[in-house]
Amino acid sequence: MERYNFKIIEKKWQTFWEKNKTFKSKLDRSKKKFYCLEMFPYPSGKIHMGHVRNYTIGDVLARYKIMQNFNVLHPMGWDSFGMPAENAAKENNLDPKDWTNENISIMKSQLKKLGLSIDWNREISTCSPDYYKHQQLFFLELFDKGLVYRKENYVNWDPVEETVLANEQVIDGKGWRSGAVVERKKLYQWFFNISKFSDELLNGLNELNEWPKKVKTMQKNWIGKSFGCEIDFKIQGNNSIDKIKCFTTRPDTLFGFSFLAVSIDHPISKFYETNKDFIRFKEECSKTGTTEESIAQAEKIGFKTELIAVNPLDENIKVPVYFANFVLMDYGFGAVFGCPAHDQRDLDFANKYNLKITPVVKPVNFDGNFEITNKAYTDPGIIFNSDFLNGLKVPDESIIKTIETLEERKLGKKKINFRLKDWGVSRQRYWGCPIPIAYDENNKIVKVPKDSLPINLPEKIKLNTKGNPLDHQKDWKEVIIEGKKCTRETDTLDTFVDSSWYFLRFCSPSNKDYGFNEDEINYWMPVDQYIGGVEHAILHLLYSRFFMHAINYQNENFKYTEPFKGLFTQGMVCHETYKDEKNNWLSPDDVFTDDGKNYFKKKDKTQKIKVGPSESMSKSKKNTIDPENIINNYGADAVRLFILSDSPPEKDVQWSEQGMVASYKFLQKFWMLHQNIKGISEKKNNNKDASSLELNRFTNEIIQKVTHNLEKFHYNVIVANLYETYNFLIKFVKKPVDKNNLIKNYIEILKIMSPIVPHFANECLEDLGQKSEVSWPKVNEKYLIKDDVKIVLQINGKKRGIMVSKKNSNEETLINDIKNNNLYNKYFENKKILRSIYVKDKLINLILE
RNA sequence: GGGCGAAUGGCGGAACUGGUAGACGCGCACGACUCAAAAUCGUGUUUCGCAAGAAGUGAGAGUUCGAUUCUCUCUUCGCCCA
Repeated sequence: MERYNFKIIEKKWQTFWEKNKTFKSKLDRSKKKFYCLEMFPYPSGKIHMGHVRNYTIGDVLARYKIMQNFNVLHPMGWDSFGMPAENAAKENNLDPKDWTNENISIMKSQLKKLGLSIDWNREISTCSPDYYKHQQLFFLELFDKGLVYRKENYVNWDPVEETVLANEQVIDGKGWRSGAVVERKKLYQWFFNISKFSDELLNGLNELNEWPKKVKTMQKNWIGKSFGCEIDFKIQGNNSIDKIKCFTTRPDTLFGFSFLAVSIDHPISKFYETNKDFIRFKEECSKTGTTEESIAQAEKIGFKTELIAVNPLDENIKVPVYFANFVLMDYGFGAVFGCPAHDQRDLDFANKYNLKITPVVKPVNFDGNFEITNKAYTDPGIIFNSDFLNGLKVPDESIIKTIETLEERKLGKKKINFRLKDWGVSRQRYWGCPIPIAYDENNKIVKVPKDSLPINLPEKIKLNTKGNPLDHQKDWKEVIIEGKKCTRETDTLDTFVDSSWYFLRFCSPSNKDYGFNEDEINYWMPVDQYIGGVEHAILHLLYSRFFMHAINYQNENFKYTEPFKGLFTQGMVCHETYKDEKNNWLSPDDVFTDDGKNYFKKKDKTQKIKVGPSESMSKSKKNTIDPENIINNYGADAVRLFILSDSPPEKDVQWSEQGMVASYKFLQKFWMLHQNIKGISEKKNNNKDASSLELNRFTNEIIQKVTHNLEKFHYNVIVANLYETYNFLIKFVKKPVDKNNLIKNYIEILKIMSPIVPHFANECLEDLGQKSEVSWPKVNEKYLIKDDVKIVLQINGKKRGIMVSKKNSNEETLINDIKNNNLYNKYFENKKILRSIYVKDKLINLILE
């Protein structure tokens, strides 16, 4: 018997699918559509196991939906702008475009080897002018709708590289490449007005029933809607400043007010521009990064002004005004009032500068002197020390009452605040989508005319310049628009912009004059199932949701605002980590073990290896496994089978060579079984009918199980179901069987295998004379009905046995049977049955005295 | 510090709305084949116990005839936010 030759067979089917355009999708209103989308990859070089997992999960679903006769859209593209290309190009003196396109062609061929049901006719690449041209048009449209604006904002500035760093490129306050201390620098940048839709983005989460709760919570927290009020504080000490506006969620602690803190960028800072101490203080502040986290972790420092702020509820309370590093200009009004007793950050600050600490909230049943020293009290309680607020319950009563009073006295008003900030989209980089804006000689904004789009990126330019390479491209930068000399914007767009509408482009990838075609969008959208890593839970998904609102805004032609109806976030692929004696990371390929306990260097078996914990595969830790090698050694089907088998898709999975081998062997064994079934000879025997019934039941049960598990994304259980099926069949074929019935059932079984191991299943099906286009089997309920059922016998809640009984047995007969059964009558000696609980056809529980 | 989630054999994991805990795979043990090994096939594998039996889903309580599943408290771990 010949072994299963995956190399020939997988190639055969991949060619077949390609030739027959099996996965080509087109708009067909007679069919129900299903849009299955996996997050498109960044073309970094080669595919990694994470991709294999992501795209296998999506492929199983897409193939299942195809078999259910849905019109399936399952496209693939490339998120191909971004820094790695620019960095790689710099290092190797290449063109980012060449580097990117080469990676794309490698990765595309690798993905094809996985046997994915991708409609490659719809392939898109965000770095192609065919794609970004439309993005530039969107930018201009958003500009016209007032959803894009330009403002000065702080960035992480690397003074050595003369470049802007992304937050993740700042490590311990230093540039990742240069090691220079990162500074805060103000630059003019472009922003998308995402905060305009804060409420819509928050409320929209409620209708996303097919999203993981976790992701929705993360987005909700990110949007961060908070109720509070704005308060005007009277200021004394400088005639030009009469008041400062603050936002607070805790107005009820106003009587514990002991300082007022403003951001160093607050408008009043202009009065201190020449103050040397203030300048020094500002420099000190600029050393901390711009992320919320770095600000939160930095030491709280302040600069005391001569200003005095007056408590609006009690004019006798007057406190100093500080500039402080922990107050952000873009949250609230860039000013907060400090109540140290009930806010840890304020308390740390107050302790540092010896400010008064007045507690105004105490625990409900607290008697005696309530004091605060090092730990702020932030729990619910009762107000005290607070005049007319005394005795109110914190937080509900007290906050409402304070706001009411402030509103009555016209000192403040109720306000809702969002944490969500506008989306800064400017990147001072070459390898991104050019922004379709220029500036005239007076530095006024000039829109690039729509008919001159796309603005192509200049090619073959020098990248090893300081700062943004585009800044040095005189012939590209200088442009004449409507007869006026202008200079182009040299910033390019954040790559998150590219990915926030690509799912629309897939619906009409070759539409020439616009990013998409409305008819096609309205047919295909929303994405029915989106699959990708949880690391995109906030930004990418929120930006995409924003983008739908933005194109919808002032446009009646769209039916959907939420782009992704269903979301599935898969876990990562992990592997043990290895380090040699010198603490260098080692690749699993360089490590050897013969007992699974002691590990040695392959090249030098005297060198012991330290085995570290299993972590998500990463190049830096060298604990990666190259999918291409694995596919070459074991075949795509075996890889697909393994990557799904060991853990639920939403959890992390351990890469295991042994597990991989097991999947490979499974297919080999199944192939033998297939030959066996095909060549089986009919044996005459009276038991034939009984065995057919048994097989019919098994087949229908397994169809039911697999269908259920597919719907629930329990793909690891499906693999177990396939093993169960093998274990059943291998025993079954040894019995006398009705061959026709066996083949009939076996074909159904192959069909349910085909989403997971498509090459293998299609080959077997074809071998039995089946056409390749098969539909998903339906459960035949009549085979699931059993005459005899197993009933669990419990006595006093403990399992004592299992009885076979007729279906729908009556409780009394059952109890009699049990009492008369030799196995169980020992339990009833001298005992009465007090109560019995009978779950029909499942279980009987007898309670004895 | 806050929010969310998880905890089941040696390991990964299964168990539909509370109803036979440990499916399936890995590993391990024994056996067959073999001069031998690998591969393959077969049998077994939660723990204690020769057995009958008992205990058992992170710990402790509660609801229930019955809890891996529901409620409360705690411990540990993970993720997100700060």
